Amino acid sequence: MVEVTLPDGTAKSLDSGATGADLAAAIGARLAKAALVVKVDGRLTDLSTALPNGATVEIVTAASADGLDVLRHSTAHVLAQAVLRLWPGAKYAIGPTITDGFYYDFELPNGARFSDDDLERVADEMRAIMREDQPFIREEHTIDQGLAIFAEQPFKSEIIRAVGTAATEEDLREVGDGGAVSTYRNSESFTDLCRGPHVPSTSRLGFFKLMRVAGAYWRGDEKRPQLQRIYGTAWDSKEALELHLYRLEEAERRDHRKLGQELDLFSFPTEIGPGLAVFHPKGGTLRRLMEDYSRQRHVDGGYEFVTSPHITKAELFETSGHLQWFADGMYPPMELDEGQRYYLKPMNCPFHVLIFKARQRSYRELPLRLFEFGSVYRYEKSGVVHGLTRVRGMTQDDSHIFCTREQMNDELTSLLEFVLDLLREFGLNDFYLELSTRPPAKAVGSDEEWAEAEATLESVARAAGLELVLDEGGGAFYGPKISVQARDAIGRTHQMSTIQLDFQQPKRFEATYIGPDNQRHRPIMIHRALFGSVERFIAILIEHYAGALPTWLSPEQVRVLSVRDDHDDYAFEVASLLRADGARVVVEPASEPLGARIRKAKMEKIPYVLVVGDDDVTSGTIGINARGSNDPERGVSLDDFRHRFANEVASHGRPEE
RNA sequence: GCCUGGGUAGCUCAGUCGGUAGAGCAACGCAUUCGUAAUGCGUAGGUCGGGAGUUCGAAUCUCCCCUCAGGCUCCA
Repeated sequence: MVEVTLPDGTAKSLDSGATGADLAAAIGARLAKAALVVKVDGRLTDLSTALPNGATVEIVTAASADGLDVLRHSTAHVLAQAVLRLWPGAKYAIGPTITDGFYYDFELPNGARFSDDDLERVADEMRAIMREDQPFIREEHTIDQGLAIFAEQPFKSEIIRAVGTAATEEDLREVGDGGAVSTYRNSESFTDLCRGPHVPSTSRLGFFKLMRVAGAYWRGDEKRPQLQRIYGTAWDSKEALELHLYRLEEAERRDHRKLGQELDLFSFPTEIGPGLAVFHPKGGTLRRLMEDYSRQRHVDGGYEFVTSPHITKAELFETSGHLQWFADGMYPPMELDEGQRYYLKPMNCPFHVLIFKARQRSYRELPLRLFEFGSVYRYEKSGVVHGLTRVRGMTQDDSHIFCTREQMNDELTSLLEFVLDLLREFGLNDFYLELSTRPPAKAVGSDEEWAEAEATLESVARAAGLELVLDEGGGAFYGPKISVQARDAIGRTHQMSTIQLDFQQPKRFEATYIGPDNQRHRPIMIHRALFGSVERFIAILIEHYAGALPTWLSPEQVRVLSVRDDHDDYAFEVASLLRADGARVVVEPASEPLGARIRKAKMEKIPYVLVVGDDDVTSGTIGINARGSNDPERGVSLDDFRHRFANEVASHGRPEE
């Protein structure tokens, strides 16, 4: 007999040798059917494993995150089996789960590659394997046996050889640790190296979709062979799968590139070049509004406004160290004046250091906060540019704060407050912080300096009271950083502002100030971009709001429509009164049917459509059709609307709220 | 940079076997004067991403380049 404890605390006695499957059956038929794996003392295990006496055991179904993860991992195995059936001689590498799904990497014989059409064939083969109801049979081997089993499989062999020596997190996921390797056999012809656990049989799978093929470097190293990767998603029901696909479509509808086109905000003319955007009048208005607001807040926050040129001699970036680390990411230099090399600037900071150094500085001037909307150019690799979020030319709302070591903590604390407050004004409310520490390979500065900088940032971040995530080794070469991450309306997270602490640039540029002791001292420099880049921030706002921007940011806030053309004069009158209040208003006279003009305005996501007809002309009122509302208001007094509108603009609200 | 798939009118897309290009929307013109998501008719609009090649003939087949999308690598 074995006795186990269930999660609710009840004890259950079973025959000795009883498995997770037996336990599930003893609890109930429905559970037995839904069971995928068991959690024994917190460790996920196959249903077929005998339960140890005295264990705490939880039956895991697809209703839990663990269960779904197992389901996806098992589906990845089926994918591998299908590919090996269709491409005899294919080599298979790793097939982990990822958010909402899984992938598997392969090397096909004779350099063959997957095409999109192959996905359907592979999926059909997978369904066949699922119909065959193949069991997942766990087997354990010594390392030598493992190497023998996978003698023909170089990627598997490499993973096995790494066991106990240089195994990565990913390897362990595949094989487990402890000097032995485990495999899962589905049939005589297919065995995969895997730590498990797995669902009992392939028949338990089925609600999946292969999404796309992609190239992926073996072990993520671009110097190693590029494998063929297939991405898939898998769920426990048809409904869950369809809901997931629907969510993907929803995200597509919010895509800022699509909305930017539809709303006539910006474009990327091919004549200009990849990753280089032009903003159209409406997008330009949006930018102006954002920048104006930001400028005002910076004035209030005690910042000094500076500007710097777009190009500079190489020497500046040699001194800063950027050329040493990031020459690949910079546009190549132009040679001028007998071999003098000039670069487009990828960063604003060295310029701001030079402004600091332009004259002798006193401790009385610190903290000195320099701010600039600085345009920078970075030569991003051709495959990485992406809409407005990854561009080759962008404008950073960049500032550099020079302060003393003693001021550092307070300055960072108020800075973080400043940043979060401003982001909230743009409608982002759900934040967490990420602390990026010293990068392992490229970093300058002493261990002590890094330790102090990291400790300072960490204490400031903790004091902010937000969730804090560690990003080990993610810092810049000159210092660690805190980044503010924001969750958008559909739950995606975006890296927003970064705050970086830098002891190195002041040293490299030999920046000093005179302290109260009449001695020279080295200032600390804090780098900080709030929007990150204006372009990227616009992209995030567009996606967050699905194009329906808050009224204060809408390029066109109000459109006035006359019912008949003899109401046009009144429409223009209403518009000019609203304009006098500072509103951005367009009148569309009655040349088309009212319904058509309403529709057009709605599709342009204009916050307020005002309709004026006979009744309004006689009584000085308007009809209001607010964005997001299904029932238009009639006979509203113009003054009422002006107040309502002014309040909404001032509070940065939206008509939907 | 690498892998896969795209690029046809301003936008979204169709175009069979290689035979010289089409729709809807938008634009423009005329008519229509209308109370809350598409009024009707008409006109104009294309070196089919660019270049080379094969062919009597190329949007269509081949090669090179540009560019976009999804990944990988990278992101000061």
